[in-house]
Amino acid sequence: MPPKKKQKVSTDTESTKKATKKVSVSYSHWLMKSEPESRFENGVDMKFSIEDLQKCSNQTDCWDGVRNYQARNFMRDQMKVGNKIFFYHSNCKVPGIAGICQIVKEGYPDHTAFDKKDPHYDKLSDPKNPRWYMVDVKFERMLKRFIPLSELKALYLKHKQSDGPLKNLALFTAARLSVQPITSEEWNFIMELENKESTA
DNA sequence: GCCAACGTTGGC
DNA sequence: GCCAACGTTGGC
Repeated sequence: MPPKKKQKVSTDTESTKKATKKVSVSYSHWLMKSEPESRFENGVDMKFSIEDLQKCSNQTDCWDGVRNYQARNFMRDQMKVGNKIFFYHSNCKVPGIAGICQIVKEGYPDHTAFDKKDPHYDKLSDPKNPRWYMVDVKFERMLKRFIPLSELKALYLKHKQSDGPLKNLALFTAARLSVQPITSEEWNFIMELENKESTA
């Protein structure tokens, strides 16, 4: 179970309140970022591609290592079994959406936060009062074609002008979040892209 | 490798 | 509770 995104620890104060207070629409679609190319953090390789997920036992793995409150809150409070997820490849030669997976286990404590040897260890996370949560995700399928960030970016810019479905895509409006909500409208639009020729 | 954007921290 | 300094993300 390789660690996922690099997200540094911070203290649990304002951000938690801010992030949990906001009761918003509930989502059933998500985008999760992972790095498909090797990058070492405290001597541990962060690489975890969709192919790596496919190779996992039962094609399922825990999404550990997220250390951002907004992302944690989505995993702890909002992600439900059966929700669909875009598996996004980030920090690599060609970033973009590679495939689809789904939630098979809802939020539970991220044990890597308790492990001193883990690169995402957080001494402030107490097993009796865990600070960080994760979900389990299962591979569903690859997209018929990889949808590159460049194509999504071009559409996002176009839609901002034309009031189109991707005008608020979190990939650009909350670019640094590693676990992002996707509206049904966004999901459906992107799902249709895989049947079309690339425009980027 | 650079660096803009933005989240977090900590002094006040 | 403001906000400048700092650190990180992640595309380029």
